[in-house]
Amino acid sequence: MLTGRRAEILGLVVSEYIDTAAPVSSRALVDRHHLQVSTATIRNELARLEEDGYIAQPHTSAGRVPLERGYRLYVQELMAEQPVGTDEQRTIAHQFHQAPARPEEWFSLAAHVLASAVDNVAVIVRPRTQSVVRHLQLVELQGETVLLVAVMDDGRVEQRVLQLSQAEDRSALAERAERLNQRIGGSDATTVRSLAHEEQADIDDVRVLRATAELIEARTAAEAYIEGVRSALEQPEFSSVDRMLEAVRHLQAYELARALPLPREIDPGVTRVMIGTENADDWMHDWSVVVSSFGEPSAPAGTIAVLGPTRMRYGYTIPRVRYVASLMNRLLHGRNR
Amino acid sequence: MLTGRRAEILGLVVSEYIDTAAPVSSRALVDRHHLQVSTATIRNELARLEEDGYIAQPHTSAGRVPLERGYRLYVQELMAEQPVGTDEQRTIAHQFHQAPARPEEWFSLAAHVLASAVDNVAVIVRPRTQSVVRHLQLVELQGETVLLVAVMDDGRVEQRVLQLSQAEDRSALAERAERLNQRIGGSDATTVRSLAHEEQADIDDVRVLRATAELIEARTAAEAYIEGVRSALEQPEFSSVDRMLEAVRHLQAYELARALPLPREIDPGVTRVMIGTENADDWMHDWSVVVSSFGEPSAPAGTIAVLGPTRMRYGYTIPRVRYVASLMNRLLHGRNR
DNA sequence: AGTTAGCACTCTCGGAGTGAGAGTGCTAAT
DNA sequence: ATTAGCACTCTCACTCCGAGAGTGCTAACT
Repeated sequence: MLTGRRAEILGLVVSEYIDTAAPVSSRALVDRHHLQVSTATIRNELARLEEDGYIAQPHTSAGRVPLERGYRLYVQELMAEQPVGTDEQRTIAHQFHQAPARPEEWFSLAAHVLASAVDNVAVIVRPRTQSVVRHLQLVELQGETVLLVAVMDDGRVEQRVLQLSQAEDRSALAERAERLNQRIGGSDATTVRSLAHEEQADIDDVRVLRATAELIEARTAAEAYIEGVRSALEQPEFSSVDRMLEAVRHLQAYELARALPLPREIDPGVTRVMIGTENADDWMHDWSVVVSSFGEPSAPAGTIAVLGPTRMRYGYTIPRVRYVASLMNRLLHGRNR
Repeated sequence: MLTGRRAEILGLVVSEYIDTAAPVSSRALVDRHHLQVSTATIRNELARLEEDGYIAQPHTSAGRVPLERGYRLYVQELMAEQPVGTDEQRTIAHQFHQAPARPEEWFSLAAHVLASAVDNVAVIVRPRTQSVVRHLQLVELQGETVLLVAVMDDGRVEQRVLQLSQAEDRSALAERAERLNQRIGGSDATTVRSLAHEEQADIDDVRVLRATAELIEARTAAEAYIEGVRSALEQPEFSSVDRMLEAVRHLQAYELARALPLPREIDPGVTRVMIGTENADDWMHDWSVVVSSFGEPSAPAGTIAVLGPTRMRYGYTIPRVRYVASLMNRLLHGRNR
């Protein structure tokens, strides 16, 4: 284990590097933190830290840069969290209170708020929900063309245009919808589909049921909301065109949805940090992720995460991810049940 | 006006530059197009074209680069359009036939298809629609909390959670909805709002009507679907970090929605090209836009555009924008009415 | 023991200098 | 009107070099 002073110095190196994005020299440490020892002493300690794999030099005459192992220890033991102050809480919560009426927009809003709070990429992934249908409705459009609207138990509303075998007026449609509602209220996609299969008499009932089953499954592909790509790209790690293109290439909804851990893999209330190669995907090996889940503990509804270079302000980011996750919880519970 | 040969040479310069992204020399023109005159002759013509402001030299010993005026003439008179071949039509149409059931996804699909067809940024803007409500529905959630779903005449479906003054069961809610439907079917936001204002007896009717009015107006902010940022950024004009950041900064939904022309400003079926400073916004002064509208001629539903550097393959891009716009038309008409 | 001053050593980074190459404009001849 | 020839200009890639930053090591000190 690390001795007190050595650990302290490692902490200083990491936080200094996070601040300045430049290799940290012994001189810089002594000067900026008014240490009571000489640079030579610091150099000795730095050499030891390097031997142990916490830090490294980009080249012989450069200062030290943290390695993954250094960041790891820093996050687990050394850093000080910077809690979300009252004012900041108010600012963030305020943006949430203007929450749009449509639930789909909550997510992009939350991602936006988080991204601008931490100046990095914020991602919210809402995975496939195994929902059941609560209610369906048929709206006449023109002739035999109708609009099928299905409301799910999780508040999702899906719609789709449908051709019936013959035109029906509004009341006939309402009747048909009500009849089907009696049969399928509370059913999942599989059940609805088997009902459609059994149905013999009414060809239009079959069509509506089939379409409903599809709507229940509509968002099987996880949806990801991404914000803050710009802020992240402004950081010095992307100061080469190649690095930047590489980042833009990977910061795509479908790719991130796959790369982030599933909500059920993260205990509720816990904020997990994954540094560099701790991330599964190769391209993320110089990214870090701060991730949390939201929703009910028994059935987590989604993942909320911040992505940034490994040189990330962990102590600043972590509390803010936690805070926004908690706001999401309140929003979903308060409004939805 | 330009003489035949001079115009021809300008055309060659522009298309050569579009291909290679490098200043075009007299030698290159003669060699690659087997011209029957010498480089000196070409140089004379180039000097004249430069005098007239069609082209310019980045520095004394460089070839020529088209100026805005050159691109303008090229697009209007000189270029050859590259029509969408049968195979390509099939490929594109095929992607459209897998059109998702939910109309909202049509737009991102179309943007995606277009972006990958032309290797540039594709944007679809769906502006505020002055819609009227066709139908509304109330779904019980829990106690006095209900979900209001409103279907608009343009196929939009909006929803919002609402608190009533007291709990009502399903049939009571259905009755209330049906009663209100009789009154507001076919009304726009203003009408619904004034009905809410007149209503005295039933506080919950007032609440539902107010909420409905808001839903009708819900998407006043134009929505933009953007795809292909990556492809655009890979072009040589963004080979400096600053340029790239600048681009990423501006390629945001809300900014583009504002910067592009409104659908009613573009005649249906017409594909307009805006080059460099012909675009209103400063940051777009070295971008070009190929833009078209879709929807019914009388009531255009949206704008579809491709953005790229002024050095854009106009002859290739224009027919493809036109084609995808026509597909959008077919999709909207065929399915929606 | 641990700490420190001093110093030689290494490596990067920016600027200056340079020659090759690309392309032009001009002139004089056809 | 066209063209060959040539002087001229400018860029670009390369090399060279010195200043500066930072280190590790050694020997002296507490």
